[in-house]
Amino acid sequence: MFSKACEYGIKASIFIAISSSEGKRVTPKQIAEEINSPQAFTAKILQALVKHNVINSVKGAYGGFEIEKNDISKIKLAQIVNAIDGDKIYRGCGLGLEICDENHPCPVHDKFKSVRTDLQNMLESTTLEELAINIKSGASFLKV
Amino acid sequence: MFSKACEYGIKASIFIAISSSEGKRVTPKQIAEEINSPQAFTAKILQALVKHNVINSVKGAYGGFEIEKNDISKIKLAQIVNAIDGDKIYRGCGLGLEICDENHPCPVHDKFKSVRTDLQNMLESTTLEELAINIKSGASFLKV
DNA sequence: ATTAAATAGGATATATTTATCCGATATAAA
DNA sequence: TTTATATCGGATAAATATATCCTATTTAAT
Repeated sequence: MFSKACEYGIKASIFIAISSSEGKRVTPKQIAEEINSPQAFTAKILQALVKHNVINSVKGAYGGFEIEKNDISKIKLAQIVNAIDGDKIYRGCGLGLEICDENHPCPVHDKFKSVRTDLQNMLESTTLEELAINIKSGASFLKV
Repeated sequence: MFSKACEYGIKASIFIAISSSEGKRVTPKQIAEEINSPQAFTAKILQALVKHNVINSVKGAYGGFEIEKNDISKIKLAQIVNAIDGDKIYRGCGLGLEICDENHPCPVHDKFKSVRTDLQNMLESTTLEELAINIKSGASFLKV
C-alpha cells in the first residue's frame, strides 16, 4: 500500500506531534527508537517532510524536529503521504496504464473507484491530532 | 497498490480468458504485445499463475496458455492477486507493524478497516469473465 | 571565540523488484 | 524419427527502494 518510507514518515510525524504537544523537540535517534525504524533512513524522510512543510526542523544544539502546536490538528495524513509517495495511490491507474479515465478505462477502473475514493477521503480527513491522542491514551501503538 | 508483476498477471489473465473463450491458446509473445509488457518477465509471471492453478499451460508445438472455458466465470481477481502478491494488501498492517490487530492496533488500523474490506470484497467478487466481456465490447482496455 | 549538539546532504552499500538471456525439456505434426 | 514450436527454469542484469556512513553546516550555551 504505502512505501516503507511513507510508513516511517507517518509514524514519525505522529511521534513528533506527541512530543511537540508536550513542548519537546526530538532527534532522529529518539524517533527511530520510538517507531522502530532505521535512524539514518528516517532522517532522510524527515528532511522530505521538512521540505514539504509538514514538520519543522531546528538546527544546532537543543534543536530537533517539531510541529507547530496549532498545526497538529490541521495536518492530514494525505499531506504526509503526498510528501513521500506522491498521489499515485489514489490517482494512478490500478493496472498501471499511462492513460486511464472514464473515456479509456482499464479493466478495473470502475471497480476500484469506490475503494480509492474511500482511501482518499480517509487520508484527507484524518488528522495527526487524533492519531496522536490514540497513541497517548494507549489505544494504539507505534511499534510492536 | 499492486506490484508490476501483479498488474501484468491480471491483464494477462484477462487476455488469456478472452482467447480461451474463442478456443485459442496464446504465447507469452502474443500476451506481451496485447498488454504492453516485457515478454520474458511476463512469461515468469505466467509460470506462477500456472503453479497456482489460475491458468493452464500446454508445452510443445501448438501449445501455449489457456483457461478452461468453464473456469473463466469462476476465477476471481483475488486468486490472481494472491498468486502473485500474496494477501498482504488486505491482511498486512497499513503501517508495517509485525503485529497489528484489535488488541494491538497501529494508529491507522481502524481507519483502514473499511477501505481494506472494500478492496477485499471487490477482489473476491470480481470474475475474470466480467472483465473479459468489457474488453471484448470495447468498454475497457488492456493497454493505451 | 570555543565547544557541544544538532540537521543537511552527498556518496555509497544492500536488498528487492523488474527485466533479460539462454539452454533444457516437452510435444504435436510431418 | 525428425523438426518446429512451445513452456520451464536457472543465471544474470538493470532499476529502484531501502539503508548506512561520513562530512559540512548551523546554533545554543558557556
